[in-house]
Amino acid sequence: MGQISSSERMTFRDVKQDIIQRITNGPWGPGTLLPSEIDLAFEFGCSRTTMNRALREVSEQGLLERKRKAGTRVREFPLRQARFAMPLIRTEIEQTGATYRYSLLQREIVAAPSWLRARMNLSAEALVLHVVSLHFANGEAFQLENRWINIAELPEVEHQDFSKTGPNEWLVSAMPYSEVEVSFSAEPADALANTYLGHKTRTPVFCIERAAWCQDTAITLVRLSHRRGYRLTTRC
Amino acid sequence: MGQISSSERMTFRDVKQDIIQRITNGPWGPGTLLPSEIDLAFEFGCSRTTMNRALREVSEQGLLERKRKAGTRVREFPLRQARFAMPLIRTEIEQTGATYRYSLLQREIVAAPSWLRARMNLSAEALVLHVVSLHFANGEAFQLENRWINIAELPEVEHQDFSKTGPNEWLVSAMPYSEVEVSFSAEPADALANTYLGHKTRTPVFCIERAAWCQDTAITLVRLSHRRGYRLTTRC
DNA sequence: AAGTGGTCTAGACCACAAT
DNA sequence: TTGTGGTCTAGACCACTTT
Repeated sequence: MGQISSSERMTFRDVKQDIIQRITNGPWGPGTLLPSEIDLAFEFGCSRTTMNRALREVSEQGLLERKRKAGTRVREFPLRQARFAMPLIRTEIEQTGATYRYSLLQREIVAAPSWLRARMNLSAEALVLHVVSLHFANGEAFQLENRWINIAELPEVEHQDFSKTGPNEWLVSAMPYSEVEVSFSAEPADALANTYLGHKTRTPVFCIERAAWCQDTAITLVRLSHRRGYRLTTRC
Repeated sequence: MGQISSSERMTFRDVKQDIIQRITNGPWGPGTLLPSEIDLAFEFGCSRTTMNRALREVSEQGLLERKRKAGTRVREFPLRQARFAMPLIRTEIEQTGATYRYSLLQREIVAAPSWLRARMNLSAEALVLHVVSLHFANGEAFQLENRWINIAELPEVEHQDFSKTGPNEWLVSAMPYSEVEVSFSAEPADALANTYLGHKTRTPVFCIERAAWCQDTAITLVRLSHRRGYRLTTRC
């Protein structure tokens, strides 16, 4: 079956892998009710603690559904999920072997326009720091960063000129850290993207929008527009 | 500090939350070297096992970096990561309260064109089942599914006509399950998208491409084109 | 009421990496 | 060599849900 044949100890990784095998190639089809942790631990020759960890992780991976008393069941349809690492743009560019360069395009303190007030949940008189900058890979424009920062929440930001490094690198250390909301979408290139990314009008642009929230109001909202052909890829 | 004041037992969740607090608001700034698990367990009044789980999870969340002997350190820049759940399209639509409808547009067995052979790593004579279908939400086209299935790997697929339900629902149970590769991108609307999603030419389309691999060859490749305005959102 | 998973504990050994 | 995290164990109590 899947048990150890030698005297080697069974690790939770071995158990996990065996369980996944049984679910995907083996006898445990969709909907199957698994034996209890105790029985499985006995069968695998490991402790219940180890079996628990294996089952918990397979469950987090989306293949199993666990409920007290009801037991552990193979999901009818595995939960599919994708995880993306989103490093600092500088790291992302340098990891491809390219040279990174940063350039500040615009920096201004303005009253938040109404669409932004709605989006960030700001009061009517709120002031924001608006920063537009560009990230290059090997001298070519790679990502356009369009950012708004809530000055009321982060007053120190006024003293940052962002001429040498982007707001991102400063923010990660200055932000009280909180809930982050991310969304991906395909948008037509706007005026800024046309100008700085060299897009033609209405070229599809891959956009990442990220908002960091502290309680009810956003600290910062950023819209990242990418050059033509950009894709986010991951393996599961 | 962060200890329990009453006689209540400390759970790993409490410990975890306290640790996150110390990192984000508290004394443990970027780069800080934490005390060892044993010392922390003593301070928090819990076992080392509990402390280990708390630290492990905070570490998986991207805030800490752990190395044997070197200890546990607060990352200079927290690893940002986003997790997306990607349910079956039917589930996704029904969860918004809308009515789901499926429609088959095209089903044909063809020799794989060269770009597809390259993309799926197929041999020159490979046959694929090409299925195009449409998923509706409340009667409106929501997602166009353009799928190729490697017949050599999944011969039974020939007997499926996919007239009532999409290939996806059949595949999740028939596939030997394996590594999945997902990518997101923004693409100009192609002819199919124009026709069935009602896009104008060159409308930006949010595309998800997903390939399931078994060893070296792909079992299936699918390209999902979404209606205008679609966005993928998540919280961290 | 009873059975399942969720978690905590104390103790142990090991693997890795810094010294 | 040594200190750290990685993991296993046996036993225990508890929380949730189904019966």
